[in-house]
Amino acid sequence: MPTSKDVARLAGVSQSTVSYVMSGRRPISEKTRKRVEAAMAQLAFQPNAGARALASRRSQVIGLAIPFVPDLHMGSIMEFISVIAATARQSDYDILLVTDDEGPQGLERVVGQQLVDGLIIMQVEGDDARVPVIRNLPVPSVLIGIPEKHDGLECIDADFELAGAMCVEELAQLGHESVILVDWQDSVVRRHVNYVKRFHRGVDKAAAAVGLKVIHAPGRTTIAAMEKAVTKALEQTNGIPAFIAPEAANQDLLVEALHNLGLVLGEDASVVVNCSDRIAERQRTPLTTIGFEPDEVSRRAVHRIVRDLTDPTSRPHEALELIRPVLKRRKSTIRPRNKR
Amino acid sequence: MPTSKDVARLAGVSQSTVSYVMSGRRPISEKTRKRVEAAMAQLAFQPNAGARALASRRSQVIGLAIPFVPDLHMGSIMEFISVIAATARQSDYDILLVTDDEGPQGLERVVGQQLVDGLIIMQVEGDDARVPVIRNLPVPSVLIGIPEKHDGLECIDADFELAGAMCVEELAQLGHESVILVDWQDSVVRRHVNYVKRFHRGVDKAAAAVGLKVIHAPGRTTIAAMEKAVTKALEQTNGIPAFIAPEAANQDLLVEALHNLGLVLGEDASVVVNCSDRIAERQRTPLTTIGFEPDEVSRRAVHRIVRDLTDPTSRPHEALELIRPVLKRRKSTIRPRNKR
DNA sequence: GCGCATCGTCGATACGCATCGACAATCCAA
DNA sequence: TTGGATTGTCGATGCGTATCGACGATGCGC
Repeated sequence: MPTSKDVARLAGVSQSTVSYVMSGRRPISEKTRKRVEAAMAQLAFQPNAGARALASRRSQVIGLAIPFVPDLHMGSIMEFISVIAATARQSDYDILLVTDDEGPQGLERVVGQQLVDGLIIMQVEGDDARVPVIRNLPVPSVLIGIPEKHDGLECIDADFELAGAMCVEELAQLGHESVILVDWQDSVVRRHVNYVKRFHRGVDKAAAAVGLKVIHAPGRTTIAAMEKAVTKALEQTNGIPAFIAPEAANQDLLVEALHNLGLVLGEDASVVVNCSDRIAERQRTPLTTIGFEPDEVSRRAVHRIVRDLTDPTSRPHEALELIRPVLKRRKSTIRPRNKR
Repeated sequence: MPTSKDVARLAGVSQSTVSYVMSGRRPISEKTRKRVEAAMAQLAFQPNAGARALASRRSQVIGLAIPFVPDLHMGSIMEFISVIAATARQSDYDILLVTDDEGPQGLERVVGQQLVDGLIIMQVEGDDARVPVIRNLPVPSVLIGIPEKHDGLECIDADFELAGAMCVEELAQLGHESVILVDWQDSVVRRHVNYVKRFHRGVDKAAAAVGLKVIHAPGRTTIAAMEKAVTKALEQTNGIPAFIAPEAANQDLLVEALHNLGLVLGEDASVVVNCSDRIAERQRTPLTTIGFEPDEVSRRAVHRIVRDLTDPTSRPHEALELIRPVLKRRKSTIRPRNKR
């Protein structure tokens, strides 16, 4: 592997000049720069990451703490990871994975070894064991999700409360007088993930504001169970029912359960679910969706950590950034009056 | 951050002794080692990764090339990634992500910068643009998936051919005289992913061997379409039908389609699908599954690359390692004779 | 035409660890 | 008792880059 010294020799300059060509931290004449760049290209030079990290005290690597997820919707996690990795590259950072089975000490390790310059913590829960750890770390972190105590922390998440409110307001505006909230799966609810609470709060507040009744249906993991739950909820409704299903893993179950019960979406029922546009559009009835914008959340998280790392004066600045959800009207909602 | 020099000073030894305590590459007296270890603990010393990489010329990091996946089953990809990262840690390696949007040059970059000591390439397709690149890389790679030309490469994958055969043999042994093969989604088939071919080959060979008829049903992405496809396939069958659905993303669609058509699994139809045990067991009828053992594939891939990195004499050794699938009999299959 | 600031480059050094050669101390066999 | 092997430790050096101080060259205002 060629080194910067080899490049320097070939270009007839000193090694430090090569370094300055790369970093741009000192002016270099056009002519010299061209020569150096030609030499680099000729040798296919790539700077050695270890040496660079040692000398500059920055690794250009961001640690990504990924959740341990038996029952979480794995597809969406994967989406976060890809987007985070791709976005990081655009700012010349790489992503190193930190899994949960090392425990919170995994974070201390990668930081202690100076493997990473900063951290992105995914799927932060209300009372997350990783939070006290990162508070004592000498590098910046950005959390995806919002812990109970988030003073002094940088958190990013979808605005679940607003999402809940948006769903309710949309349905209320159409003329529905009650909504059935199809909840997250028990395993998620039991974990006290706080976005569940936030979504509920948004729903409840908005419902109270517009005088709309909220019926809770538990999240289920099979179609049969979902049918049962839906049927039960329907007993408490009259007129055309309106459903809100914020958990992505529930979306297909709800849609199918309603179909099996003989309800045509957009005619006999209004439904707002959370799923990707691609999925929403290839349904029998294209679905009106509330999107939590995971890509946007991921991108913002990366931008934040990059800024922290690039511009040290920007830290420490507590900040809670909520990404506005997007409601996309398709064909699965209807004005109840229109149907007799 | 404390350095090994600080540790040495505190322990009253030289820095090189500290290094030898860590690596064990020279004998150190019990007494000295204890002192050094105490000093390390007291200072919470962690060796600097950059310095270590620079001096030792190995980063203890493995690059993981993850697929770009709009229509692939994202959940299973996530499973691979977690297991790979966790397994790597057990051998003291970390995982650095390499996404596809840098293209194959991303691989050249991380290797060129000596960020990684080796590579694991996920989701390798028959004719994969990354393959020619890694052939010219000066570090070992392990592929998950099998490209057309795999001479001199280390590949690991589930034994899809055997899986196909196992499904057919199981159903034949139960007494079925034909099977309906519910295919992967068009988008996957069109990509010429070669595990699809391998599975088909296994099915066809085994079917020929036992004189069993194979009916192909295309993979679909909605329940409605799946019902249609299944209905059409059923027209070519008589007696109790048997289904094989190797694509994880199809599993719930098939099950629901059959349910909607009024077929009770394990009574009116036999079904073998590919999905996780957890999912298989919480169905109306617990499903008989053919499992491709993604965890095992992941672990083997890590072990292989680690061995390549640890024991240089082991390379280069072409090797194609096929992981035996696991058929788990549950309640969704039935001897056709038993029902009238 | 002079002094001074700016530009462009170089040499030297530091970063923290691994490793090699050297060497003192200890042990065992002859 | 001596020679050689073995054990345990140290000092010195190198890994490849970033950065600082220095310095000659150039441009500018007066």
